[in-house]
Amino acid sequence: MANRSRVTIREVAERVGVHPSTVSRVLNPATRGRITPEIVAKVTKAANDLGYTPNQAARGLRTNRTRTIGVLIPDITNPLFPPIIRGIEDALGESGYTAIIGNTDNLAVRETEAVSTMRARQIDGLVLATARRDDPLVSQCVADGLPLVLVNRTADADGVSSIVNDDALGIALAVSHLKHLGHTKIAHIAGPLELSTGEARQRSFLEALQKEGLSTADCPVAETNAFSEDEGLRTAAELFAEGLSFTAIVAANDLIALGAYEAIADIGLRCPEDISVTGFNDMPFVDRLSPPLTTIRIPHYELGREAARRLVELIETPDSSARATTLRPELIVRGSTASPDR
Amino acid sequence: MANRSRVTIREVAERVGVHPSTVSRVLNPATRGRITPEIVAKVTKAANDLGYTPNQAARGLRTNRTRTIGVLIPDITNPLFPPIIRGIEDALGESGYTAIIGNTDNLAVRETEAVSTMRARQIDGLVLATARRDDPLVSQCVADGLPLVLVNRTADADGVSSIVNDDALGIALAVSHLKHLGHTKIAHIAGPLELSTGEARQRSFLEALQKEGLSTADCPVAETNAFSEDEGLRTAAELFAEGLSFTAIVAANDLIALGAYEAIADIGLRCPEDISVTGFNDMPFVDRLSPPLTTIRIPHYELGREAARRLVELIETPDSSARATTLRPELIVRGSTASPDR
DNA sequence: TCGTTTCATGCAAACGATTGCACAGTTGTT
DNA sequence: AACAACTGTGCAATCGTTTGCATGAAACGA
Repeated sequence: MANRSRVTIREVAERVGVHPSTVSRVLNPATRGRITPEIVAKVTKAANDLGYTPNQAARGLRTNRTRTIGVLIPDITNPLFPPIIRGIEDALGESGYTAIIGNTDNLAVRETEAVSTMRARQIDGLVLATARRDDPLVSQCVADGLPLVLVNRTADADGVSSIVNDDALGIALAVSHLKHLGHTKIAHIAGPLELSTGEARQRSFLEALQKEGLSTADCPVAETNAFSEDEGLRTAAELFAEGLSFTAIVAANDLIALGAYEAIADIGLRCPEDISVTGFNDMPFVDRLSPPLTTIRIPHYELGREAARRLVELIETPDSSARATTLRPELIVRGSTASPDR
Repeated sequence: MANRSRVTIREVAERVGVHPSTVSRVLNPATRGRITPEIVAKVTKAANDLGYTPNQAARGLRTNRTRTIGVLIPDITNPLFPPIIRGIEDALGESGYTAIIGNTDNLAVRETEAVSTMRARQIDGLVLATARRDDPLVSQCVADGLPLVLVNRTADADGVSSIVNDDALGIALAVSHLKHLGHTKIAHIAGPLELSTGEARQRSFLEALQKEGLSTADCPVAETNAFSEDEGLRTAAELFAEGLSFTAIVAANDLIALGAYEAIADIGLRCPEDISVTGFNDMPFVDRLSPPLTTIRIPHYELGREAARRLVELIETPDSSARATTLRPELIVRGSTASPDR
């Protein structure tokens, strides 16, 4: 048992010869003005000398505010999320907050479980990267008045703040790029439609076709059950098996695009010579694939930062209203797209 | 302000008609045996009915144990770490602990900063994935009696528990594999020597050469300043510039190997036809590179799990002794290694 | 049957910080 | 000069749990 006992506010008070409450007021910027400057100086000095740091447990007990927020992530090993987490943690740190991360594996059970252990720890708010479009957890939190921000996903329920990428713009960029290369028969492999990103990207794909004057009849759409490589492979293979004659694939994300790569190789075709592929997210290392993936880069880190900033705002100014913010994505052209053979 | 007020132990007590302390004892498995089974049943039922969850802040205040542990990671966007984090969180969850993650960007300042905010939150222990071989932070924690486990790294100081991969075995596997392919002139691009992994892998490389009967004179060793792609590129380019005639590179990790890929392409050579390359870590997606990377797979997730288990053990049985555990890595042969041209 | 041990539960004091209220001392007003 | 208004600090209660100690009842041995 070494010297783990921390310095308390009482010790600082004794050192200076004032009452603990005075120390508390000095240390709280909001009440500091009420104390004589001379005492403020002495107390701050003593606090520094002794290395005082407030006991967050005691503070949290008294104030019901822990300056801790929960972050729910479907899968931290998916390279999409770490930059978001960094953004969240960096922004939170600046406001004196700390994050607790929870993995859910996209399982509703683990989600509710994680939220309940987080709430036992008296979190002040929640960032969800896991929300489904119609998610009971979201309504629950809203009902309980727990400040909440969705990141990378939106929910159908209103009154919920969210920070998302502009999926419509991203998909439009991809479709327009392919059109300019000369493609007219473009397939879309959509993500799960119960996720807002899956639905929005599919809808945007159809809108983009129209805007570009392409016939939807020539442009098949298939849906996956998950944003995964396996599902991308399975679904792309199905499209090929149906004998459809498209020359490009707009995948709903990079992992699905990777699956498409495999499916293309499996039937003896080449990318981009025979089939062009675009992804979405610009995950790390997709520039090192063969061929390097043409994709849509989204500002992950900024997404996270914004989400955290918004959450802190929601917590500290309780009547700030909910709103959805979208950030601009960017087309990154690499080697997986080319003009179709004729 | 919605119904965020949690149900307290007092309410449960009133519902049943017993004293709060009795409820506390029922809810604590260690003291439950002292209470009449009938009351235990009534209290547990009431607690469930009311949806009671203990207020961790209050508990932490009273017991000085928060069941929260800090985890320091150099960079969460490095794909090496997420699986470790998952392992840590999964194992902690099983014991009722929660993790707080901190990014340090390999900066000593951010490290001490992160540790001090964590200690303000009264963490019960610390998992460090950031330790340098001679790290003041480690000695500090040891001196303060803060339970500590290093993961993926060791420190020179003793009395510190660590869970690491068997670097010597991993490097030996790589060297032996290359030797069997017919390579006799093998270069090593080492990581920073102030990190235990950098030092151990370099030392193991030299040992492995000896074991395989290869001449160290034919096998140059270069050192990087960081485990990064850029440093790999720079250092490999330097080796080439010196006009040395090796046919294979053992990189100290996958990122360095990626840099080596670039350096090889830059001077107009091909991998594996002209130069074979091995990595270390088996990061996600290195199987999708061109060529797919031959590398050493280390059990990231298990590393994390073990670290967390060890830390909980350290916390809960205070006189358990420190020890270093190594887990076995595995050689994954892919396309970046081949027999040398003659 | 009485005294002693054992047992189940209640009592109350912590843990460390915050904060409404009280109180003295100062300043300002007339 | 007397009183009001203010100002700076102290007092003490409080947040929800845990836990050493006290207490009364039951069980036991003689």
